[in-house]
Amino acid sequence: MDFRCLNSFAVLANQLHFGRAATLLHLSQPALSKQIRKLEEEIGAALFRRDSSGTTLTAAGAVLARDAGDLLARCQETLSRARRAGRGETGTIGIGFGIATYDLMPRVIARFRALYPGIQVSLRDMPSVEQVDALRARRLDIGFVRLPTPADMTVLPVASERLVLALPAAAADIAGIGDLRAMPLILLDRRRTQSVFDQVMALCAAFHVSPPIQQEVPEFSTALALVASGAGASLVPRSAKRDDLGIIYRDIDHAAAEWSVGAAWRTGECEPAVLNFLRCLETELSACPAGQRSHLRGPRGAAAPAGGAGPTLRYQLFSD
Amino acid sequence: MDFRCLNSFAVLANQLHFGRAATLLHLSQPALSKQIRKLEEEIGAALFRRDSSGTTLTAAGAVLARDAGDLLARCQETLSRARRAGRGETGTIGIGFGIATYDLMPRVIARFRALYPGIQVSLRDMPSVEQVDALRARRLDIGFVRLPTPADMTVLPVASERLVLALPAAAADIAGIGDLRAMPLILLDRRRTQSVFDQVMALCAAFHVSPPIQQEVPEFSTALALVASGAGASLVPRSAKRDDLGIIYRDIDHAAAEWSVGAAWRTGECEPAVLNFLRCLETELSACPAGQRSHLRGPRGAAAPAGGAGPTLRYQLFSD
DNA sequence: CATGGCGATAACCAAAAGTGATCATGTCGG
DNA sequence: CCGACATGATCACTTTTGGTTATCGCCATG
Repeated sequence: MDFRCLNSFAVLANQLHFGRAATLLHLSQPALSKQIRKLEEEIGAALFRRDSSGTTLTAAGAVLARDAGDLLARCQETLSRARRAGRGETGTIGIGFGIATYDLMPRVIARFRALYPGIQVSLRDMPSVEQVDALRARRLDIGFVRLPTPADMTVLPVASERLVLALPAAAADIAGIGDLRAMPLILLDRRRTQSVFDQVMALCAAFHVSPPIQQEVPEFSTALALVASGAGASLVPRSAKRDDLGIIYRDIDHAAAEWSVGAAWRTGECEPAVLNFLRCLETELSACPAGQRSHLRGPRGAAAPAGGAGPTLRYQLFSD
Repeated sequence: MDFRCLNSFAVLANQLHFGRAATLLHLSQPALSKQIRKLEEEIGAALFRRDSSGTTLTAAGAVLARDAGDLLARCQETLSRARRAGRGETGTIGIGFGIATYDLMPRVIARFRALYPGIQVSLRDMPSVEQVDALRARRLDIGFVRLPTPADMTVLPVASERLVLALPAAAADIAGIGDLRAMPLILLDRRRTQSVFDQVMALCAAFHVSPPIQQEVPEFSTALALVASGAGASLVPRSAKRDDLGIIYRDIDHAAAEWSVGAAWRTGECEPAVLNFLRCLETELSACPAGQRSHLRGPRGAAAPAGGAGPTLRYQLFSD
């Protein structure tokens, strides 16, 4: 059964006049006659009585007319629901975030929620590596992860700042990582932030030192408290610095001493809801003047278009 | 939106495999691809993700898949309801009956109700002339009326019997209508049985008498009671005769002294429910041996096919 | 590196649906 | 009573659609 025919039938059932109904349907009268005839054949009974005195519904026609409106309405409803979902106005979006949540992310999510109230935002706290797995398995759509990311993800760098060396007041003689020697390093929980751990290890190796890992803590503030207590040194992003603990900070003269976070998604993503979110993120980023963010220098040359994936996203935003 | 495409979509959404789904749908894989593509264009978004790793639903596809099954089911329901109505298995049938209800009619209706429990039978008691009007206005579908009927009705004679002259015991000298002279005639209520009244008048005119109308009564039994009391004569069908009142009955030697009843319907009727009823009536009539019914001699040459109206009804049943 | 599975694409063909012209019939006004 | 009009059916024809087979490109796998 064709919905077109059914609609024509409904109009004709209202008009009870082939000519008028055909005009309303932007159709010629023979075409409408044919459609109705087809429907009648499908049902196996006449739907209209074509008398000299006019066109009237038969009993079967009346039954169908009663149902047709409802059916057509449901059809439209189904269609428009699918369309809304297709425009990314309804649905669910899974967003992951790691330990380092910058203020940008909540702002973006608030903006997205306001713009697309029909999308259920599912926020999940998980380490970068897990996020990448979850993205691959479609348990997540967007991940706020530490950079760099594997090649099958496209990434939009969101923030980046230098790592600084935090030293107890008693260790003022240490000028940089190269001087750490036996000074224990207090780092974040390895299971949660494998990539930071690896990065720090690589950094130490670059300076030809391999300090012992003293403790793995859940947050930077805890690490700094331990540093203040003299338990060891730590590497923290510049923004985590606290001036009230008597800690000594040293800049690190090495390109890899960069703490970068980006939004990652499956390369080639085409779920409209996800694209909408990215658009949202993009505008939020451009609304936030670059000067207020840490300078961006993405490890993998910042966000490349990655095979022209997102059709409408302009990655050039970050060329400044 | 095409129902066909939607169904293909539903199957593909289950199978998640174009080739298999196409086989199930008895069409080739490119055809299915085309159908899905058409649907996707209509919705304005991809419904499936065609990865190297397989075919999966997009968010929009999942939304549509959830609704599609329901919509298709409703569509089938609507269709089959219309089909049932088209076969005359559901709906309403209006049946009229006059003062002369023969036992055949209840039997036919009982049979019809048993055979088509989905049809609501609306029985209405009304005089023949009103029945004919109601039939024309479609307020009635079948009328059990006195014959003859107007030309735009087709009729199936159901019963016919001779009228007899009923005389008070004191009027034994009257041999027939021609002798009535001033003897009052007790007839049925004219408003209810105009045609009988007219017939009797015509009969009197044929015998060159015009007896006064003494009383118009609601039923034959009342008329006979009045005859027995000596109030006048009456004309009643032979079956209405009562032997316990001392009434004298005289046969009437005239062709028009016939009391005929038939089922009438609009010539050219094509409502399946009505045709089903007529079929029912037909079988009931043939089940009842002709001998048990009064001999048929319909005033208008019995039931003529009347323009080949009822396609499957065999009017020849009454050719005996 | 050849192979096989899977969906897209191309070329082609048949069926369907649309169109304008015309017909048949019944109504109505003169 | 007759011609004009209205209405839906029918016809001949064109365009569109949907379907088929053959083939391609891609990727995973042995």
